[in-house]
Amino acid sequence: LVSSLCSIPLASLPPLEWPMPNHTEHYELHIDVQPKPHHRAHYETEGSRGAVKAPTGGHPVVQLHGYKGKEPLGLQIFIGTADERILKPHAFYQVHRITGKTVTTTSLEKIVNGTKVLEIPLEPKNNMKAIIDCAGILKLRNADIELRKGETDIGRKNTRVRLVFRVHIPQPGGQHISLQAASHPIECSQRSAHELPLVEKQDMDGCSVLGGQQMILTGQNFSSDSRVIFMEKTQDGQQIWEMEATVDKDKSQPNLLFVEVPSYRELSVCHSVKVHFYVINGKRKRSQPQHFTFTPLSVPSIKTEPQ
Amino acid sequence: EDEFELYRHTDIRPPFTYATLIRQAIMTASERQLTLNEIYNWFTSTFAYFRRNAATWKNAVRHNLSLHKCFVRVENVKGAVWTVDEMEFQRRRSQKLTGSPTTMKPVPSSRAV
DNA sequence: TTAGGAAAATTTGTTTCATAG
DNA sequence: CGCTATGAAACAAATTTTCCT
Repeated sequence: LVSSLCSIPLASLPPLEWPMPNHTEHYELHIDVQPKPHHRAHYETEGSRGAVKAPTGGHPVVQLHGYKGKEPLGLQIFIGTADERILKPHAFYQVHRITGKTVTTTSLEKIVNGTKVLEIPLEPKNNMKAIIDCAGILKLRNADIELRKGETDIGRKNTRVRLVFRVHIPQPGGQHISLQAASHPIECSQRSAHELPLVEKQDMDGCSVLGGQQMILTGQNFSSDSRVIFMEKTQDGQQIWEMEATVDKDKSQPNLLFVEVPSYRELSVCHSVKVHFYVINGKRKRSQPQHFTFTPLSVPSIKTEPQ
Repeated sequence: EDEFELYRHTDIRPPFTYATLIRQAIMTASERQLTLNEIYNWFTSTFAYFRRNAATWKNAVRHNLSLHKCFVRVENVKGAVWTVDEMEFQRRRSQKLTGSPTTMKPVPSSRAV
């Protein structure tokens, strides 16, 4: 029934740390429904904390577009990192197969290679769409992982992951086309999920170097002492600019922040500048850096700015 | 770089102060910054001596990090990392050299206490 | 099994005291 | 004597893990 999914020999598949496109000219692996931004992972000393869910209460949904074949394919799932580096299996987390009673409608199997991988069917009769309701997240102890020779990552404050999906589509020549899609980041720590500010939407992605405009941030865990800091870094990571934006504390709510964009450090730049900003509560609880672009005052001749 | 090769497998205490070693660890890192844990790892992987009595030397490492001004703690997206204020580090070193007893003692007048 | 909350345990940082050189 | 490097420890704050309903 399910065993046929394993038709592709494991050894011939590309390593999990290999970068991979989410689409080719003919196919696309797409995440129709993203998982919730928070999912408390469980430790081996605890009972399961269930499957990752979608914001709506349902579950994440993944679909493969462009597949014309009649045979079902296997959709692989594993837990990946969510930092600025390229995606790789997360050393401190593993997927946990939820053996749901009536809840789990999908079948699955487990394989390893240092990291656990779930595989569920992607069937033509379901339009190659799969509902991911069988993937939970297990947290491994930092100390246990850090002592492994060869592991250089640090577990502390490294609690964000992404669900990673892969499909290997058989081709005429006997080879495969492999696609991979990673979900939005998922915060797995109880504490971080409860205290770290999270920016989910921003009013605008940029404005002129003069700033002064109001930007509305939508998100979670905003508080009265939330501050917003704009900053700029060079390629080698050296921070060269930092400026606190003023926040309208009166209007702000737990999930809404009204920010006045500060002016850029240099008003006479000729090209737009990409910077970042983040929300920070207290001394250490800061959100992930968000993107923002400052555009020059006078654009040489390209196009005219509205207003 | 591999000037510590001798100590990597021989269990003898490296003849350097903690401050010197910590700086070495940090400056060896690609981005000139390390988390406390990474500094610990550098010690254990570089010196056989520090693969024993962890509680003791780890305490000393933390002690040195916060005691010396040349070690600066910097927060970033993830936890915090330690960096070296090279200017400050060199300052301590030069004081040790120029401050040699015989050269700058202004002839203290002998006096009973 | 799944959820929430939070006590218990660890880590990471700061400081102070004492002592050998 | 004054000063530096080490050790041992008390404490506080931040974070992780284990426990309990």
